[in-house]
Amino acid sequence: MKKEVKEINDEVTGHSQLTMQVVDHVRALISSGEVHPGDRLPPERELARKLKISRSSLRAGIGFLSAMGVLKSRHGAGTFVSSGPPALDSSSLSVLGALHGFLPWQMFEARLVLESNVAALAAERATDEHIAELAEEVAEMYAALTDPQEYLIHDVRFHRTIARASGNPILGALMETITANLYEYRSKTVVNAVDLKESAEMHREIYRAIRSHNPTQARVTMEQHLNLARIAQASEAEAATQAPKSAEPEASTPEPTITSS
Amino acid sequence: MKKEVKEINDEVTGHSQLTMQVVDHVRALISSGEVHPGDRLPPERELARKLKISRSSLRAGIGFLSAMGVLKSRHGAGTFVSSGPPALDSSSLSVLGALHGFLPWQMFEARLVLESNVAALAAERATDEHIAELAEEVAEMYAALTDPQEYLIHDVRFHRTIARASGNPILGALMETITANLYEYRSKTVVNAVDLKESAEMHREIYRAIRSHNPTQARVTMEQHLNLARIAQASEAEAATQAPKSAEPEASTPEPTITSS
DNA sequence: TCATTTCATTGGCCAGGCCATAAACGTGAC
DNA sequence: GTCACGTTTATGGCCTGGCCAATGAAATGA
Repeated sequence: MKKEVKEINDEVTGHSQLTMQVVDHVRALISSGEVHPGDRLPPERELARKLKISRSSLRAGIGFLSAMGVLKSRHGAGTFVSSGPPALDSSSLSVLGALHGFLPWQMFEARLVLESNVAALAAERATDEHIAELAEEVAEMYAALTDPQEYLIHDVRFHRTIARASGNPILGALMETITANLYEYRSKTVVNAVDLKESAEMHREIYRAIRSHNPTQARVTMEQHLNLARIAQASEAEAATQAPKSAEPEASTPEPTITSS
Repeated sequence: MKKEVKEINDEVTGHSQLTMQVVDHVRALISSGEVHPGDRLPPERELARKLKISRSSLRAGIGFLSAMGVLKSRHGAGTFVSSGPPALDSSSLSVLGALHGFLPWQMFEARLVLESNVAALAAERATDEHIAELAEEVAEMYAALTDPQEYLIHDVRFHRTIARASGNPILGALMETITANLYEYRSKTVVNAVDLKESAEMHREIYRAIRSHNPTQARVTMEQHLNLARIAQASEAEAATQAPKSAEPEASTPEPTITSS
């Protein structure tokens, strides 16, 4: 019966010492302000010397950090600190989902829960600056109704601004993690103008709810928006599978990937 | 202006091909049922030969997977597939938090949002088996009022069962990721019997709400429970800092760690 | 002025080895 | 027989040293 104690306690950190040493060092570099998001880290060989460890061990630590989206290495150029909002690596949930069989509707439900609550928090805490940013993005969305690519940019920034306005970067990071997969898919998909118009209207309503600091309305409106988006995306995906671009039947897709719907 | 397109699109997977090859192979191993959660993977040297890659590259892939909690290597024993509920590695949020400055109250708020919504979903979808499990855990919690360690076990299992009953493993995984840090801290902390009694009462109320399939009540009761837990834990932490075990002032703790409160 | 080539820098990957740990095995005492 | 204790073996952690490939800037030429 005491096995259960171990069953819970064995889920602590784990990981080797050297790897965590690298993590701590990078964390110190960032916390101390020596490097900022977007900056390049010192070369691997140099960092390895400074930490008195081999390059392979250093690479293990870098791999760990890049696995969770903190670092990003570019062959021949260097290793960089990720910019943008905090988020776990997009492939984290993707891999976890593949292993545990996450379904598309579960993705949407999770997103719905997170975004609607974040919207409610944003309605409570948004500053005038946040509200101004939201207004800006809504305006740009209306101006980009004929350019899906451009529209998507402002769509993403609108939701990210709400996440920032919520004052809780943790919920923002979780949101970012879930939606990261969807963005990638949407960026390859064309959306017709009618849907965009409707989408812009919804965003404007969300903006209004937040501007008037009405959490309940912000939550409800966000839920409506996401539900509409889900329906639109589902019908698109259906149309896409009925007329794929190239020959590549892959009948019945035995292993459903998250991003594939 | 087109820089923004790149700004969003550069957040795609990334990662080297070899690493992803390892990820795919392990995923295939699990999906095909060749290995199950808890099983041991083939030795690194053997797997490296089978994949026609060097052992260091294989280790990069294993590091990636263990960074997100899918695998877990034990020196001298082997590499194992993680058992238990799906969850990102507990250190993910910890590191992210250290880098972006997550605050304790934000952790609790995120947990509150996730758990209350999960409880509501569980009230809608719980099967009789789930409800029976919950009743079991509540009973064991009452039986362990004088044994905080044992109590914690059933506390954790109660919440995990709710997560399973919610029918959404994604929300469950996010919940696990956030609470993982708190568990570790709580397992080292003694709780007085009065708090445990109160806690058990709350759990019973949550159980009743779920049993009667009342989502609203389940959500509200869960929120109350977590708020009480937060207050109790905060006062404990305060008492602990006023009378630390050994001499180790570390005044003002310049870098607040998530698990430290 | 601009395109092209060259070259140093840097991350990706490999080969082979040694050490530390854990588990299985054998050995002997009782 | 069985239990305790060394021994051997499998396995992950880490290192050295190297070569290749991509990148970007400097040198070069039109």
